[in-house]
Amino acid sequence: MKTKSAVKNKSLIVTLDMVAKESGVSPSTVSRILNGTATVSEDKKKAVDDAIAKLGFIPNPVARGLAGGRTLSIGVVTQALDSPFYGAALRGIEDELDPAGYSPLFVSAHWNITSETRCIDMLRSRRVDGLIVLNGRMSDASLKATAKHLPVVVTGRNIKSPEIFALNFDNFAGGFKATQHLIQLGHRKIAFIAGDMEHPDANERFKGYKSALEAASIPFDPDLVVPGEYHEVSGMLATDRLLSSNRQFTAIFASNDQMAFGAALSLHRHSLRIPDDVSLMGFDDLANSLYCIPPLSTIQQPAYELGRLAASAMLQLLSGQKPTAVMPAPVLISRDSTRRWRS
Amino acid sequence: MKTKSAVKNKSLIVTLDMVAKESGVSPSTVSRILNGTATVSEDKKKAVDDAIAKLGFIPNPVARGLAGGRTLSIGVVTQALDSPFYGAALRGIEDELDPAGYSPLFVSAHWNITSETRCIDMLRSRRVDGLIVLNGRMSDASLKATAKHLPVVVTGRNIKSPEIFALNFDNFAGGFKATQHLIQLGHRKIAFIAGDMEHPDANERFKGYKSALEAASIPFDPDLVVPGEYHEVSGMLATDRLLSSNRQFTAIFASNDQMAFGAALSLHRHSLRIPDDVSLMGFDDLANSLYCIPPLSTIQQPAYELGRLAASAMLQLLSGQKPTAVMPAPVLISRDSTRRWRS
DNA sequence: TTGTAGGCGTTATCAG
DNA sequence: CTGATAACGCCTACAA
Repeated sequence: MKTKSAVKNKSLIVTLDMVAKESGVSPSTVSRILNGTATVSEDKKKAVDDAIAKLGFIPNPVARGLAGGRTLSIGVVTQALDSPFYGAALRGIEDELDPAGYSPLFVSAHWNITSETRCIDMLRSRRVDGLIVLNGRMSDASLKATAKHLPVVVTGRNIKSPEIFALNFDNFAGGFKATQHLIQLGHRKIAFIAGDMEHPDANERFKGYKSALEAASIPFDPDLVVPGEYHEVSGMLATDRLLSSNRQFTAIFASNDQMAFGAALSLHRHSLRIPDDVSLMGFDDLANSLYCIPPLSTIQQPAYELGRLAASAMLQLLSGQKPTAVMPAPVLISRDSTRRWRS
Repeated sequence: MKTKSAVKNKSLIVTLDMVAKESGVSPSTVSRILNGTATVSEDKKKAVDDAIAKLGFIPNPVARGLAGGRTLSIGVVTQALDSPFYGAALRGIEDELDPAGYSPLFVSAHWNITSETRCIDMLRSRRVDGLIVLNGRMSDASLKATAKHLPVVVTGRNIKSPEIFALNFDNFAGGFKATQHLIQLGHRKIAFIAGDMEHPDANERFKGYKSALEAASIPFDPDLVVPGEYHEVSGMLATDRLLSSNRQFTAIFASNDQMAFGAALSLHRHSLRIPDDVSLMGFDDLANSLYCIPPLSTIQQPAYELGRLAASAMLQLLSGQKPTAVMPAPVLISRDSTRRWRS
């Protein structure tokens, strides 16, 4: 009875020591084979592999982590788990990491710098092998400091540092293209719903907007710019404000799709038709943008791809290579929410 | 120089031993205070607390995990990270776990039973303290087997087992209410876009639909039922099929919001107006459903709440209590996509 | 190429 | 109530 219970309890926890015994070698040899730390004779290797298969041994990542080795886990700091944009990015990360045997540890910082610091501390205490920070808010300096200890990949910031790999999307070009598209359709009065200008991406998109205006010799009108916060409600409110300001405009460029959705609702509530009365342009090309009515014209920023690239860069960093990943250029996606303006 | 470097390297890794030295007690005592494992004299406790604060000590979860204790992490098996529904649930889990000091370990199984098994193995190898399975596909039997080893909370399945806590949403009632709403508006020809009938939730919603029809003495017409897969495209395709089948209908009940979005696009493409020509009803009440045009009438299934409840149930399980969480009843959300049918 | 010994930071089991 | 002492499962010098 005692034996049976012992067997039962242990049956699911096969240790490296057991593999060593089974195959008649020392634990270190097993470890070496597992990690490829040193060359091992073919016959021993085979014996060990057989034992591993027979016993169904799975290395314990926890013990590995403690022993100073790797935990095979990558910390991922995101801002919100339930954001259509980040969600896709996280999936990309997961898909890329999985075949390599790494698992992501997701934490969300909610655009809060304090919480972001806490998250990173937590991840480090859990001994992650690397850190991916998606559009973090924390200072370059502290990021560089943590990069001294473990490989770091960041997105959405221009940071020049040998230890940090930065993956950047050309938000300026995206903002430019979006605005240019509207201009080419004959629009001259183009409202802009901004994001939080503190954040580089929002700022760049705004610059792109202004630059396209300038390139077309259209005077910039500050009254046509309203602040938003990258989510639906703020886009709706911003549009309400625009509408009640008596400013004339024939098109709205919302600097992300979520705000564009909000803007669409506001226009709908005011009995304004898209694109007949107002053209609407978004930014990001979320999965949903294809399914809103009318389907949204937007700038494609491939979130899933972003995740994959960030993760693969991390994998390269981990294996001592220099990552070469680079984000694809912004692509204009013209759907039904924008159309030619006949004055 | 050597000293300085040593200090620098170690400065970020304060161990329990260091705390013990600093406060003049044994490591065991520090551990006891940390975990509340035994009563400790007030003065020692204070000394230790001070030392912890002074040194900025953070327990190492990895070491804890190895030492046979808990890892303070909860495995969460989801089906897709980037799903509007699950995304919200994950956030709920995170929000609930965080204050308790636990961190979630998210993995997605992509509705695949093999991958789900792999995920669970992986989580167990990482020594999670508990497991939350959101709408898993794996058999009740294997779930019960893993529940022998660690606390398990599941959603979306009716499982009677003392070791597993199941959190269920009343999909039948939801399906019933949605259909009833349409009937009360005067609709008699109500099309139904189904989910994968293999899954209990989809099946229950379908039963609710049929039951409401029956309650109103409306004959069930199998030709008005088209299969879908709970995502936008499938909703669009299903509606296309419906439209080309020449079957008359005045309303569509899509058994989740994502399919409703797809249905809306299909209707739009066919120049059919919502709700003037066709009323459209969804299910779930995703964040986006408020922002589509027209805002979608739907059944509210609080995903965020679901996550919080699942996590709090897990916390209770972990502390030896019997969870009492129960999902709120389905609520009908009537917005602009449904309206009275005047024949 | 291989084995032995020690340690990673914490908790658990003993004595006292 | 408190302190040694031994694990936990693995990795990495070091030695052979």
